[in-house]
Amino acid sequence: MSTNPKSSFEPERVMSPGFRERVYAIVRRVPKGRVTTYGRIAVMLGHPGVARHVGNALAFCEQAAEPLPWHRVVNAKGRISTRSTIQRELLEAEGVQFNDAGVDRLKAVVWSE
DNA sequence: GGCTTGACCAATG
DNA sequence: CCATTGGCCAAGC
Repeated sequence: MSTNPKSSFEPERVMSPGFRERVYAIVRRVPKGRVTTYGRIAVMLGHPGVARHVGNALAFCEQAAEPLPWHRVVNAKGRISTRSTIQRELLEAEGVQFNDAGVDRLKAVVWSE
């Protein structure tokens, strides 16, 4: 440990296959009709500030072994990714309502264990 | 080692 | 609400 100056933490590197699986594990716990955010997942992982990497991990979610409700992850403002045109539809099908800004009453819809 | 890019975040005008 | 700005961390050239 003393040989590695930047190892104030990091058990196995933030961006590793293990990291992705930990992200996916949390996403799978989000109940139907609820959402969570990239930043919240980062915090739950014990790494505030890696919200972008959570997003990056989800960009590879097609490689996930098991089905993943990736559409339940939105940004802190309640907006959805520009990369998908069906995310909103999937959420609305679960009862999540939208307004012009994004998820309606986000605070009430966000999942918190 | 610097610059760029990301499914981000928060504050500001 | 939108755009901008600065910050964040890791990867790739």
